[in-house]
Amino acid sequence: MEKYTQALPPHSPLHSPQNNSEALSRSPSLPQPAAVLSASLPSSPTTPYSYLHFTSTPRASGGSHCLSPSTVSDQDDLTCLSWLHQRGNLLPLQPLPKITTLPQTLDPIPVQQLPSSGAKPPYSFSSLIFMAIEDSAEKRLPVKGIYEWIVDNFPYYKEAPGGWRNSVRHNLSLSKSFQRIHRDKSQVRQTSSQNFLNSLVYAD
DNA sequence: ATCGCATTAAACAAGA
DNA sequence: CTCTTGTTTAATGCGA
Repeated sequence: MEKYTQALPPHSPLHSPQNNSEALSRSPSLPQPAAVLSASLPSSPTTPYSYLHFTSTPRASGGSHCLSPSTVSDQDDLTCLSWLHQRGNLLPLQPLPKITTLPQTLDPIPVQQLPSSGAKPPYSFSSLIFMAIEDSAEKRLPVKGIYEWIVDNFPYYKEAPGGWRNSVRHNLSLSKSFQRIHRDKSQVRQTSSQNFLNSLVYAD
């Protein structure tokens, strides 16, 4: 039915005052955002979804703006997560043993700095979503898959009230860094609700 | 004090 | 009808 791909805004969630400071306080070795994503944005969340594809391109030097050559306005989008494509910014902070492409230059985060199973992860929902998607084989996930990834990797959310799922969906809708992808009808559910759930996909 | 962002809650619509 | 997904709005808290 539908899928999502990632678009681009300029400032990272972790760059935001609240979460960034918190995350950085627990992980001083986090590098500054340095990746950029080249893409175009859907005209509107309410317009028919298209099958846009995005590529990430490395940026020469630091800074916190997206440098999408095609859409200058994107640089002003405060929901940009393109820098997250430099996954080293996040993954060293949390348990993602499956990831094997971490930059060698990044220092591992001391265990004691990682959130305990009962502590709320020091990541914004945007970051969690991004990590979930990045950790998926196809770089795309259904909403349900995002929920599951978060729960699997951050046990805090196993016990947390269900409101965080609403927040996840809220972020998916609000952030232009995530794009909805419509699945091919040939791939869309057979009949069950489970398949329906899998038909909604987010990707970066 | 103000601004921007993240979080949270809630309402509502649509689809299965 | 129920559940899930998706969108939108509003309130709140925090840091700069």
